[in-house]
Amino acid sequence: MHHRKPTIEDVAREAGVSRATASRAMNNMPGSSARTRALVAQVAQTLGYRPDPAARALASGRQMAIDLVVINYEPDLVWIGGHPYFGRVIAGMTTALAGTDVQLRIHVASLDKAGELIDAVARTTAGAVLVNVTSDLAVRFWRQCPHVVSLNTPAPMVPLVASDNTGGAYTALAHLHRIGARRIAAIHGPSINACATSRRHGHRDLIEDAGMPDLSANGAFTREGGYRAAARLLEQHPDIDGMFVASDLMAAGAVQAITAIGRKIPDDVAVIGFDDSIAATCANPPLSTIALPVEEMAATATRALLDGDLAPTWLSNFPVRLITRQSTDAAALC
Amino acid sequence: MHHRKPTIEDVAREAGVSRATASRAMNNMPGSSARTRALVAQVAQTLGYRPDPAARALASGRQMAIDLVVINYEPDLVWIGGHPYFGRVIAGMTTALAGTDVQLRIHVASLDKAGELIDAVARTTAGAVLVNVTSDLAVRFWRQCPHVVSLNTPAPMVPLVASDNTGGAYTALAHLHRIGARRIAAIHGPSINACATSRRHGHRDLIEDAGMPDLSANGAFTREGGYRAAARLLEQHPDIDGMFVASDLMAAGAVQAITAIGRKIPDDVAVIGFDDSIAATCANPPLSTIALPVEEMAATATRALLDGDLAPTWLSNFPVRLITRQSTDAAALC
DNA sequence: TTGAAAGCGCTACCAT
DNA sequence: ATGGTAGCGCTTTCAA
Repeated sequence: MHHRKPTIEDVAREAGVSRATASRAMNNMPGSSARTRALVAQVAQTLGYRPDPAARALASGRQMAIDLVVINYEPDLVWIGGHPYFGRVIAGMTTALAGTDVQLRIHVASLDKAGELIDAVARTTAGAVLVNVTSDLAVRFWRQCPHVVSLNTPAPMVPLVASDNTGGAYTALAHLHRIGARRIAAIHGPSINACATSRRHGHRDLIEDAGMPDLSANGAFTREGGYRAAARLLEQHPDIDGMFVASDLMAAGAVQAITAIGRKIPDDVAVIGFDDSIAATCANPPLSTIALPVEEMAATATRALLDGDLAPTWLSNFPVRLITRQSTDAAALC
Repeated sequence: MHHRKPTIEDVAREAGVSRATASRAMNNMPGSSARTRALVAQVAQTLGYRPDPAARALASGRQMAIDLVVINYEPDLVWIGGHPYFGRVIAGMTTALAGTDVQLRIHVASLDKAGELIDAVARTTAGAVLVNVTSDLAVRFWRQCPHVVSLNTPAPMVPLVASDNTGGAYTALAHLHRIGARRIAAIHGPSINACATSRRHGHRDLIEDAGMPDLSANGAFTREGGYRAAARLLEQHPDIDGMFVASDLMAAGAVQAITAIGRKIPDDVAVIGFDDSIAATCANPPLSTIALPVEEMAATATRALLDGDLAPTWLSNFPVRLITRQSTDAAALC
């Protein structure tokens, strides 16, 4: 016996009705008796019929998908699972897509395969959100498909949803300064990352305005990096009384390093992170931080894609918000 | 001027070639001169032509997608972004899908919309991975589409990828016992969750074997829940010297509660979590925990879907692994 | 190397 | 309520 995948034709024949009737019955369209409906459903069931999504999409004209493209700079794909940011983007996109019949597709590639992926998705997508995609690759995408929004990474011409990273860093440092810290160290993210660079600028602005020295180190946006950077900074500058850490993940590591050498947080060293990710609340003590409305940003990007009017250089900017917890304020509620 | 979306027909006409030639040229198929190729590409570019994925899929017969279905029990969609587990599943699936031309689609629904989503996806998917989907809904899915794997939640007939939660809990508690803890409290997840239930069983088994009292509380799998449960347990049983917490997220909260009242970890109270998620490493001190190979599990589920031979009751079981860090072992490296 | 034409499986319109 | 049928936009033989 030859096993072809059953089509609606097979169902119709077996049920003794026309294709049209079978289609109506299975899609619960008006104009189809309950008897027929039941019969067709029954036949479809026993035949194991599954409608072909492509054929259905082609015939009906609807069916869309929005693509999320993420580039993975680390050699290991694991970071994407471990990174708190990524899930929030999906959550935001999902929210924006709820109620529509638009699907969400996910693509992840390492840096060496990034070009291929960009081209492949750009050729076929109805709209895409770019996360962690470098400026040049974003432009490459945009050239092939203008229905695209970059999240947080600016690129010439490419529509952008951004947040005020520079202002956020400034606010964070101003908070440390306000509560009395005067020897404030900073742990930055990698320069390749646009957010990290903006946050560096905010840091530079405030230490200039406040006339404080630049006590900076690089933490590579990882917890381990944050731990090591903090340990090194404290060794080189034992009088540090505040620490601005450009991501919560690094800040969680910094907190561990600080308490490991017996300093108290916030009494000896006040610490503030960035992102308001899960790492901020899991740290001990919980971290003051700058909240990024990632979900809303992703939702906005998605809606912009759905609406379709995306002029080049379209820009949506989101404010950030200071959240104070025990790492800068002993009296804060947990 | 009427703006229809340009089709390959338009490109062909404009380039003065046939549809077939245009198709070949754009897909870089053999049998197409460089001149034609360039010409067609040029025309396509200026016309802003984008191939219709549905039509292409229908005509070529290829193109598949695997679906990830997640049910969100919390009222708020945010948890999915905050939950460390979810991103790891995607990372695993992505790995398994790399190199194939199979797409990954994501679907999230709240509990009240879960039935709808299950039916919608089951009707059209070529294969699906179910995360956090209750047993009855998983069965409902399976009835409509047998190409499905449930992750960690057993359901009658439904193929399953599981990990040894019961054994993991037993191992975790045995570790606490081995390092000398005798008054061991437990913070559990919600009974509705299959993993939580298995971990309860492992806990029950060990305290019976070791002849220890049952000092249990419920932490709802949230950090806040873990914090409150730990605080309450310590108040009711001040002599607690060990704590088994059924998820790292809850354990991070428990750690905060324990240090907040001045107890030392691990000297006064040793703590062990579960999952080896980001919450475990961000806690302070870092948490000993039971590592779940979530990425591998998700990858296995995905590959099983791709291979296609999924007998009912197909089962793949993964071992778990004890990871020791400072929360049970002061000398552990960070 | 190119063109003509036959579908891919389904929906939706127009009759009946 | 049902059946016939014309496409949806593309790929892929088969001939030229």
